[in-house]
Amino acid sequence: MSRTPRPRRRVTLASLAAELKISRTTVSNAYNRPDQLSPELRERVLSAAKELGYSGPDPVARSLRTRRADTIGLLLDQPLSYSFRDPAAVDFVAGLANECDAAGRALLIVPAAPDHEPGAAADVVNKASVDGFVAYSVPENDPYFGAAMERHLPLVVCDQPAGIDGTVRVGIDDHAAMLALARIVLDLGHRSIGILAMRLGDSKRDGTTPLDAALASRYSVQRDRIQAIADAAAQQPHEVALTIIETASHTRESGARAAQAALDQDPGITALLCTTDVLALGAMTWAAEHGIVIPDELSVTGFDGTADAMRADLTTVVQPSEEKGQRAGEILMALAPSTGSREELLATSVHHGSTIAAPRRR
Amino acid sequence: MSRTPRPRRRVTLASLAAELKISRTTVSNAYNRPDQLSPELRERVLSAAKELGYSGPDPVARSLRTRRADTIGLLLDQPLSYSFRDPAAVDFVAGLANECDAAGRALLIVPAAPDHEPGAAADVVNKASVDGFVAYSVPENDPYFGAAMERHLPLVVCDQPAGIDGTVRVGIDDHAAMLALARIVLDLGHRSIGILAMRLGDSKRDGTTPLDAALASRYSVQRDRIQAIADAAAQQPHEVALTIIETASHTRESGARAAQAALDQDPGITALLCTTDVLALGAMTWAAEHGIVIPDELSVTGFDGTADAMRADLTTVVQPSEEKGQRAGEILMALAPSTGSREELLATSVHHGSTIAAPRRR
DNA sequence: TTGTACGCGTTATCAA
DNA sequence: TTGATAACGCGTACAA
Repeated sequence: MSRTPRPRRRVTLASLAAELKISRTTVSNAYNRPDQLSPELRERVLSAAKELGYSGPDPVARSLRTRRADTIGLLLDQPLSYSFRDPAAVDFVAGLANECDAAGRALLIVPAAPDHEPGAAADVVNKASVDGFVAYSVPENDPYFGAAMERHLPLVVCDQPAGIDGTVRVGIDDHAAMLALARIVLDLGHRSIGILAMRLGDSKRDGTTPLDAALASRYSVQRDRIQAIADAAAQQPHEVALTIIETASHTRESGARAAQAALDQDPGITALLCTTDVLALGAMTWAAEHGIVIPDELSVTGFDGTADAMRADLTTVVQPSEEKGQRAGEILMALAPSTGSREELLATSVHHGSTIAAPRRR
Repeated sequence: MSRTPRPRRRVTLASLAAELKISRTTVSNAYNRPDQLSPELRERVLSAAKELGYSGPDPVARSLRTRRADTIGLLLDQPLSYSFRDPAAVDFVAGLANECDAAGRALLIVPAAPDHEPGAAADVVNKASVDGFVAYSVPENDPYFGAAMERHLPLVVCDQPAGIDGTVRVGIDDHAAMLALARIVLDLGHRSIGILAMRLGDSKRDGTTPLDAALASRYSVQRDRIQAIADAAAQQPHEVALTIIETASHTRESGARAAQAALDQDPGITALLCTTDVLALGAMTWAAEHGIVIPDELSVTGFDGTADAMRADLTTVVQPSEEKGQRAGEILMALAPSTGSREELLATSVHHGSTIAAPRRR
């Protein structure tokens, strides 16, 4: 396999046309409107192009002229190496990418510097050559998101933030979904509950968080899920003690540590309701390592319905992550620049796994 | 949260300059060279920009002028939803994306249509506004890869294809790694081996593949690994029977089916050497469902060292997938357009898990 | 079927 | 410290 020889000088539409002694229009047409010139001429153009190492109209120049990049930008809350720890995020990106594939659009992942300086976020967002943005689960007041808003391009939000003027949101009813699950658990008779949640605050920290602080989080998804648990608890005929543990990072390991922290805080806890499957699986690992039998001695639930969770037969909320990505893409590509606000909620279900049971009698 | 009012007409550097009765250069400098104008004037420019909804120089026009997109393109063999079934691929992309983040570059995922028409591959590659490409594990003669070569941009290959003129390749020594693992297994005394491999042929098919066909595959990574097993087998003092099962898709489910197929083909098989962890985990699931005890009744090995595999304590080759992505990014960004060919092989190791043992006596 | 002329929005260069 | 001018490479009316 050998490469076409690298051109000495840059070959352009114009230089190619000059070489062939035809006009630039004709060369352009050879690529963009095959029906506008004779097949023979077109063939001559294409073969000369190959000869000279010209691989077609420059995409940047074309984009400038046509005002479209055929590319959509993806905004993430964190660097990809963190986001991808979460299978639900991976599924979302896969769904979105597939939709892009189908429409012949490329997907641009906007870099998210771990520690964003003030202007850096806007900078990197403004540098993205895209026709629109999808923001995946970013917190309220996120600087990247703010910068994307300022670009006045079509914008679709997945999950968070909700209620933003002039954007379309794709998501689920987090509150209703978690409410249903929490009721199932509480109705079994649990009175001391541990809640394991993802990051809630502005700074990264691990440990106990008061309920009111959790309900003031910028992460509305986490907030809604915790609110749902609180609501379900309030509806019980008896008091229910809630211990919330926040985890800065979102891994099984931090789930395990959070489980430990929860039971340190309140040894009477008989059920751990986790806001994600990853944390729940970590809690299960922790329990196994400490000889705690699930569900006999401890109930555990998750949220997401990832493949790993289903394999572990975790009792959890199943949400269509890949479909969310797909819908976000579909909507974005059908969107006029200034559409009114809209919300599209997809269906969820509860997977009745084998990780919950009535609390053991004392 | 409310959006800045959408501008009636498109605001540009020029229109903003006109509005302020200053030159375009000055506006440009306000963004790109803050030291080239007085702080007061700069402030005046920036606030007028905000007022009018101008979010800074158009990225496409800037790219045209500066001849750089600050974006690198990622070429995959398959649509993302397939690629992402493989945790090793996810890790690779995460590593690459992180490197891009650090360098302030965006990552463009080039769409790979499931069924590529003749010209579609070239089309989509030519439309990508990027400064260079990373190709991840694409087969020899892949049309997308060919099109990327024709663009004469910096190009880094991960894993496959090897030996391409004028490109840098990042990978591992697949043959050596698998040879080491295969010897360990064979030295335990196994004489009937099943090999579970990913796609080998041009068309998607499941089932038995003769050794010589496997060794003619366009997928050099699979080829090398299988060759290593064959070599290890040839070095044994006794005959070793090899049964190769090819799987079109790369999932645990197909791994399970392949395991079944292997033992249907040769019920005497006592060890399954899989070319990936995903297939090995599928084989383990299959064994569990059929009451076959691992490793007592069946030995199983994988390749990759994914998190799932490590959790299952699978005996496997561990390779640094995320680091491969990182190195690919580093090399690409330090690359001159026409560098000579080069190869960089990263280290691997064998994880001695609990899934192999000597074959059971008959 | 082909060619001409203009504009897309920016940055580099040089002059003031 | 600011401004004028010329590219960057292409798409597309419109005229021929």
